[in-house]
Amino acid sequence: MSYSVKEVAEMFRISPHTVRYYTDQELIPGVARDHNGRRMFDDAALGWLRTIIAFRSAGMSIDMIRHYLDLYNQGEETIPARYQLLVKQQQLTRQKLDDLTQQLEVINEKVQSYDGWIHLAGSTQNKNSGSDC
Amino acid sequence: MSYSVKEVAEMFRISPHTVRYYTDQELIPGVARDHNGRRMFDDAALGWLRTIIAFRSAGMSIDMIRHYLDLYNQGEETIPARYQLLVKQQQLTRQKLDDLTQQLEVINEKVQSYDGWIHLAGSTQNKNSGSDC
DNA sequence: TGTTGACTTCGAGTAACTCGAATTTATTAT
DNA sequence: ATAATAAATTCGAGTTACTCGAAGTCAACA
Repeated sequence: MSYSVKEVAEMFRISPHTVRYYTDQELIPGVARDHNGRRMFDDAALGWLRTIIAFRSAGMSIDMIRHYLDLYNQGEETIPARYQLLVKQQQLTRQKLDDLTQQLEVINEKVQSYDGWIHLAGSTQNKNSGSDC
Repeated sequence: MSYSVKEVAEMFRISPHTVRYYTDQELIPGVARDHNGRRMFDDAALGWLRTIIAFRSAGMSIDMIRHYLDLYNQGEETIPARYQLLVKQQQLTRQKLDDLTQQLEVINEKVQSYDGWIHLAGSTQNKNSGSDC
């Protein structure tokens, strides 16, 4: 059995545009066309798409995914290289997480400063000495 | 005293290109030009730039920052609106943090699966039944 | 026969930079 | 005085991963 762009898009809850984009980027091996040029996805293609979506949601770039596919196609001797690639992505994601944690603190402070400002309006207290916007 | 693009860029460890970009986007009020058209940043401009960088690092979009500046320029009666804007950004950032935490787990699992694969090579054990790339 | 509806390709738009080229200007060295 | 260097300017294009819309093709149904 094979599936159309729309079916696949609904299956994975992504837009048909994105599905076409991934095939155009050659991220999904084995997507055939019917006699009208329409994309046909088989189960193997669905498996790859699932992986690609997982990788993307893990923050991996399209380029990195392409690289991973290249390695995969070169056989088992690239397993260590693929492992390295994943570890690298792991580090990148951890870094992002740390950054975002700090960012949340910055904004938390801002909000708190407004909290104080609003609830103590008219009071003489004013911790920030002027330059805080 | 006033500072050049390069000085400001070094002060905040961002590229001169980015500094010019922010002024072009009118994010920094009160950046004057000298008789040769060069940007001159005073202390107030530095204060704004510090705020802008904090907001950006908090994940706020340029558009949202522009909106915040507009509100600021309209005076104290916009304090509640500014507060709302910050709370909204706070929520957005929390959401991002949650997403990223999940993403990290996805990739952690992948790495672990490779870990097992590498260290148990040749063993009969194989948890994943084929379709895992 | 006509009208959906889904498919196709192609080209442009988005955000927030990032880069490079061409040009102008001020400072310094010879 | 002149030439080289460094930093500034503007402008336009490139980046990433989509996202959107237009124009055209095709099969199925009323």
